[in-house]
Amino acid sequence: MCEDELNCKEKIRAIHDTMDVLSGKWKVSIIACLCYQGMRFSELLREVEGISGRMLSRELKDLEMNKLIERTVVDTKPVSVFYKITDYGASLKELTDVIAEWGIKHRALITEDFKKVTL
Amino acid sequence: MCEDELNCKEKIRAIHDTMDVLSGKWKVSIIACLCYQGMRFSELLREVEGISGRMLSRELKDLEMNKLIERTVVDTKPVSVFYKITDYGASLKELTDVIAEWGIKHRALITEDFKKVTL
DNA sequence: AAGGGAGGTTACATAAAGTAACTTTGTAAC
DNA sequence: GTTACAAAGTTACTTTATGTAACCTCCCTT
Repeated sequence: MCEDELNCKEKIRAIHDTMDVLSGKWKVSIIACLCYQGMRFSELLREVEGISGRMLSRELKDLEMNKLIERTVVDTKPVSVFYKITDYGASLKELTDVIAEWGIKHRALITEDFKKVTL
Repeated sequence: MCEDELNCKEKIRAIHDTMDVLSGKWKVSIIACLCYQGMRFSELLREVEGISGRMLSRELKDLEMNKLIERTVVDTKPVSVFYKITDYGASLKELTDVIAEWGIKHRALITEDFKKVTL
């Protein structure tokens, strides 16, 4: 089960399995966000910049179906809807960390190149 | 720069930065594959199961533009085209490993659940 | 009673991905 | 010498995903 034993095709299959669950532009961000803390629909809408209500609604449904997040209707007046990560969803935290780390390095590089070109 | 200092919005921005480079269903798989060894177009077509020539061609162009892979035309008869990972592209190996590892665990879980339901 | 926030849904438009057929260069088989 | 087939794509067309904007219901505040 050690990663080194994986051959190329097995690894690609495993990647597809993950990607099927995390398909689309937004799911990794939503998971990452809910790993910080559970929050409501409208809070997610503000936190995940650029997503529309329509897409957030769909992505949350998908994630819930895959048992990565939990949806709770809270009986306030008016009702609010609380989303939180499940234990299973939290197993994706390392994945979100690694993706975010690379993004930070990449942005640093791009910005540097940009300086080189424009200065 | 330590990951723990990242707040939610910063992390989500970093994730988007990575995802912009790795957008689409196939790029992570192609990178993972080329991390094993460089190979030709037709070999990739066989290795990355399910991808069409049209998509492979596009994805390879994108990856080349982002300097994650290198394309070399080899002067054989007839010519062959060799793709290999760059050093920069290889910095994504950890990311592909983490994604693949989760996929393996996920498949194991799904298969188990399936047994529970059908037995 | 008018306006606004929460949590969506619907209808419509555009962008991305998939399918299938076709191209060009060359090589091997009949 | 003419099918036939592989490599490395490209083109035209279809389907799916995503984005935009407007709308809905419920309740609360002014």
